[in-house]
Amino acid sequence: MADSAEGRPEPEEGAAGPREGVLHRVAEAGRAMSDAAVLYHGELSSRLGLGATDWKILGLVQAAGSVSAGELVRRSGLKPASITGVLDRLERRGLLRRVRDEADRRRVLVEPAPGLEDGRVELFEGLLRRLAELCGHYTDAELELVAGFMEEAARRQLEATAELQGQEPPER
Amino acid sequence: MADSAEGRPEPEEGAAGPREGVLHRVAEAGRAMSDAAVLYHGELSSRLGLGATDWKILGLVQAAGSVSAGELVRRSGLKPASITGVLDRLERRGLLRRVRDEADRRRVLVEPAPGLEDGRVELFEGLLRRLAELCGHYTDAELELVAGFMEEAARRQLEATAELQGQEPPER
DNA sequence: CCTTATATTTCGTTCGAACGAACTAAATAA
DNA sequence: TTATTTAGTTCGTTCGAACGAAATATAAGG
Repeated sequence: MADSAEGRPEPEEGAAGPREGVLHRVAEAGRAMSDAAVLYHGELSSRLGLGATDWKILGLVQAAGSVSAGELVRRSGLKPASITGVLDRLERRGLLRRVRDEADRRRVLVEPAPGLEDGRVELFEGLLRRLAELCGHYTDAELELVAGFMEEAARRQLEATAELQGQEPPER
Repeated sequence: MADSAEGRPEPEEGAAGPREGVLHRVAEAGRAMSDAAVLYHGELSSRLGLGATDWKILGLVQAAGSVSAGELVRRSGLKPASITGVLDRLERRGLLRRVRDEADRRRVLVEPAPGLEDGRVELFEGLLRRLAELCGHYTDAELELVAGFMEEAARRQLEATAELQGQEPPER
């Protein structure tokens, strides 16, 4: 890792040195990726005929691999009755399945439907192909660097999300 | 640019060589960023009390700077009556304003409310601070590389989105 | 001027998501 | 065993977003 920004010699105030330029470029690129991701996810979900909530829950299930319905209630902020509805819709479309928890038969475990466990649908194919092609233009070392940055950026964005959730809602 | 993936010597099939490893890592990082972005946007919009549609239209308006209502109808796929509703809600919350087009007084131009024209709200502060700190760990050259990759990735994701939109919806 | 086309809004309706309350089933405590 | 708590579902209601049709206002053509 390079030294921290604080220790770096500052170009004269106001004038945009190379550092300011590149920081701005990274910020813009991040925003562009973010917007693109939101649009892409939106298109994917509408293509599956899923509302935003259903899509979100499906994401939670896929991330977890196997979760109880109650856990989804906790993580999503929805009420139990609503989760039941979401799961009904997703199950009806064959995107996940409910399994009785044999250890505690009150519980219902939810899992991605067979075939969607890991990656997602073949709808991703178009994006994955394009990104693979992009990677072809970079060396392993360069990709390591890029991946490291993106991993950290994602982690921090989740942090920022949690921070937002933690604050009390402004006013309604 | 490095040579394309096709020309690269393949490690024996099945065994994950360093190339496979790093490609996988990039893919995972991309997915992590994507998910984080979706969650962050979701939290931001719910924090502003906006539905997904309102948030999307607001994004279109901010991207365009100034658009007519009809143009939003075209770009969003919503019906005119719905756009009117969206704009009512956004305007009531002070996030944008309607201005009569003096050149053609049938039209209504929509603009981001003063103070939200460029970047977005101060809600972004937490995220921006974290990302700036992250950038502090990298040199200018490294950040140029990262930014270039992310710009291209975003462009390709938009392409993939357009491709999805172009295809006929599967079945309903 | 009068007709027709375009841009947006108004109104009333429809549809689905989220909810509270009541209910069933299973685990746990007494 | 019986009582109590926990997990999830069912049912009926509410609320808002998206819509079609009709209304309004402005522009453009004959």
